[in-house]
Amino acid sequence: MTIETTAQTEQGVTEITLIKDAEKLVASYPRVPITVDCVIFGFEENELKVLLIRSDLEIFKGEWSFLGDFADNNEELDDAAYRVLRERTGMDDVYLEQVKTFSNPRRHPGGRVLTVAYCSLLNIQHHHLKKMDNELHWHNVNAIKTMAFDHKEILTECYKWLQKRILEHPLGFNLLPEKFSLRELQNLYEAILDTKLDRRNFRKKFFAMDFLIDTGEFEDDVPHRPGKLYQFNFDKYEKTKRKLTGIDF
Amino acid sequence: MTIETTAQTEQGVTEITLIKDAEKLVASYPRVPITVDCVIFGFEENELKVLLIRSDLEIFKGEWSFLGDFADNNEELDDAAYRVLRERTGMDDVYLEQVKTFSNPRRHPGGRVLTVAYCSLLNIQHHHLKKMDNELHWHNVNAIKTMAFDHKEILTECYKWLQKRILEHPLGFNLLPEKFSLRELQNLYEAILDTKLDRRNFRKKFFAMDFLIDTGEFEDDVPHRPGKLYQFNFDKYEKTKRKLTGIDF
DNA sequence: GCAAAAGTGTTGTCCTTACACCCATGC
DNA sequence: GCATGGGTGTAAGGACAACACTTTTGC
Repeated sequence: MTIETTAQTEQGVTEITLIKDAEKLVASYPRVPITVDCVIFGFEENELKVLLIRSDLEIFKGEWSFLGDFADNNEELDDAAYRVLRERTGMDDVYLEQVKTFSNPRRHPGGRVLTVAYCSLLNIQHHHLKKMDNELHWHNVNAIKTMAFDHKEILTECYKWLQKRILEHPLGFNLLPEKFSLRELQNLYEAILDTKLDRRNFRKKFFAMDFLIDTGEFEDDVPHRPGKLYQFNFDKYEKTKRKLTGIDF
Repeated sequence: MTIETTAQTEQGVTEITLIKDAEKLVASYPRVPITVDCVIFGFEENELKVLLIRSDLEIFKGEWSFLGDFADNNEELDDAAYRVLRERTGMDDVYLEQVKTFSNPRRHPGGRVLTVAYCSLLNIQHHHLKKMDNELHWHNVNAIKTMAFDHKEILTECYKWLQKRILEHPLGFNLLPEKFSLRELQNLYEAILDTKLDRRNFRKKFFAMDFLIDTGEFEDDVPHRPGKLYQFNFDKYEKTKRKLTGIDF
């Protein structure tokens, strides 16, 4: 070992009594129920949506909550989040990322339950909900005033995460159809960032990045000049994505 | 409620059986021991350090690990992290932020234990370790090759977090003495980002931000021309910090 | 006086922003 | 032909990167 230490090793060193039985140690720890909650964002009709179900707890009657479930024994939390998504929506192959763990001991009326929030983004058009148990539905993010548990707080955190993330990472493309117009792309950014962007500069920016493939196709069924349809070049992005740079606070 | 839904409410709605006894529900969930691990970064002798102790598990004899402990009953995890820091180092009033939850079921040899990593940064000079149980010491981050549990992976994640965070947030000032020279500040950034920066541009950048207070004092005991000492204007920063802007991936 | 680091400005390039007009389509 | 949004260029200002010499101090 070449580990360097900066304090004196001569003093203050007490003999460590090594623990032989790790299982016994772990058995002595308090245990807590763990759940995962999936905060699934979608985009439709120029609005950012999130997928919710009615809470099935009587105390939260009528309130909405995220898709969630407890983590099984020996189940990694990432796996649990994917499982919940699959079981509740029938969807697979979506982006999913751990955002934050919520541990307020009074967040669940049934006693202490820790939850880990996962964010996911998916294309509403390409994922028709196969199951609608508990009134599973897309809700306009901006219209949500109250939720069951501490889910409103979780939503706020996840929404902030999304706003930040989409500026650094092209997550937005997961929310759009495979082929999309630049107007749709801009609407998506405007909806998520809750702002207006200059159309010309937005186009310049994205063309300069050079991750858009011109399909040669055009929009259809629009009551005005149809826009060109593009695809996102995921491969090229993966190869050339760059590190954040610049001190900026 | 003005919540808008985008799918049909007429079909697919099954009657929900509401759960009356939330406590009984929670009691049926599997339970998992939870720990917090404190990844405490410091800066000394132009090197980024991290605070480690010897693992007290025999199976990890000789390996290093973070300061950690299980979360008490009804203890919020943030509080647990602060508690661990206080109990093990006697330190208080430091920055602490939740980074990520690690849930590999085999990460602990005594069975499944979930851990939540918290990052903290502190000034080695101003926090002399009052307790040195288990050979508590500062280690050069770059020299650490192996660790107990999955702590090397946790370190990697937290180091990446730190690199990203310090570009957006002036965390670095927590690692420096109250009064510091621009050279020390630059050394800190170079150590954390593992890169070389142009001295003139670095100075320009920080002066332009206008968060530095000129103390009028100078370095002492240096074998060359002494540099001016500055303080960081935390108040001004808090008032004027701005949002991230610009699509950039 | 020499070594070592502090301190300082300019220039070119690139990115960002602001802004206005013509074009293609459906009706 | 008119309403609607698609598509385009330019100029000014600001940020960033590259770069070299003089100053101050300890020894």
